[in-house]
Amino acid sequence: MPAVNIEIIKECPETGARAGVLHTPHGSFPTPMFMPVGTQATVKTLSPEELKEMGAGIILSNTYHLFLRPGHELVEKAGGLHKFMNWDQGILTDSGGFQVFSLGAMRKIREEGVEFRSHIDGAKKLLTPEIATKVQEALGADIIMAFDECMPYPADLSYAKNSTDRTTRWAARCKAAHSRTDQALFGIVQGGMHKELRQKSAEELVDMDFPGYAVGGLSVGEPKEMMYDMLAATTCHLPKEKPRYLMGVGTPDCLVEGVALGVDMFDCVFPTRVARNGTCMTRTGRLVVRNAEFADDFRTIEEGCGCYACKNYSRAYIRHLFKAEEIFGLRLLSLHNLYFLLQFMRDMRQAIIDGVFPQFRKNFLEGYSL
RNA sequence: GGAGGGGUUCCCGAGUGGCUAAAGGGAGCAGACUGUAAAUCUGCCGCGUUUCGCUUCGGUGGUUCGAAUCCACCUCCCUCCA
Repeated sequence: MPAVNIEIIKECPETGARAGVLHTPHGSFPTPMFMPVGTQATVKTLSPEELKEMGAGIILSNTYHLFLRPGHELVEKAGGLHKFMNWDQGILTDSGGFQVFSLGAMRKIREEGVEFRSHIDGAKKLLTPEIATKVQEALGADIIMAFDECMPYPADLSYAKNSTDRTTRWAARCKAAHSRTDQALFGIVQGGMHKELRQKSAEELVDMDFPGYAVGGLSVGEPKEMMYDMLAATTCHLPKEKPRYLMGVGTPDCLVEGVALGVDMFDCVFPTRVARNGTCMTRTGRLVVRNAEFADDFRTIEEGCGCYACKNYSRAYIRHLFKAEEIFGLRLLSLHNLYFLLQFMRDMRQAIIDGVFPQFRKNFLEGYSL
């Protein structure tokens, strides 16, 4: 039995949605699950206790960032990431593949790996499949990710093919370099917006027999319909008995569709970033609570929400905090947005278990505006 | 009473003859944000029928083809001397 495995409890007969439990060395959590992002070994503004209380069973952290600062050796010396950041539940570390994409001109991709220019001090750094794997072993997350290239959109067929094939070769190198048995290494399907490449990537990774599979390279600027299309063209080639993780997706509409296409795990900076910028998420859409229309709106962010912010504060107060640049405002909205998404996932899971997911999905999408 | 300095678009504050509806900052308003270089970034910010027109720089009058910018008087504020 691999260190991380999923137990499927119920599948939706009409869609690909599934409800389950994912087991890790640091506890189990229900799926589908949304994983809050804590890039630098902290989910910005929130404490582990607060995350636990809202039901986050696993959070994300980042290889590239921790590699640069404070350095994986230091985290290892601290006793590993769990201990270092005082989080005793699941952790997944991203490999740095996304930084290959987001650092743009500050990096150079070669077969060996990727040469980065540190965004902190400009120092030249090398990340290869082997290094990314070793760094992640030192960090000690429960789930670690293969080092991939998250290619830009659009990418023509020839670029996409080269990139995808290289990502597949890198995945094999990550697997060969990975030795810890108490953590699971997930492969990442790429392929750009080309279905045949998605299929090829998925099949080749499945042949390598990873304990879980991620779908990468989506939500990078393409239209949503295209993203759903690519996701569908990917999940259908993944084994049912293993966890599936859609990387970087996090708006409610995308989450329902992702779940409908058989995804078990998601992560996204969206809820926390947008929170710090004054926007809150609700079942019916977004609310830019920093805007003037809420100046004397003494209602709670979202009626019926059980989060700390909604139980105690008004839109007008939170708007005031934002206008006054008080950090408590960032915290309240981060708390709300994450609670909201986590609750949303619980509701979806319950709907799958109750056999009413298709109706749930339809109702939600009808009442939600982008 | 005397000497000097100053009054600029919501605020602070540049600008001393045309390139000025007027720098810059703040405030305000709006938008963006999807494996976090993000408590960030972008746009708007006199009025309108908005690639053009109109009205603004304490007030009035004047010089000039042309004035926020030069001159006169008035007015208000600040500093210093009696």
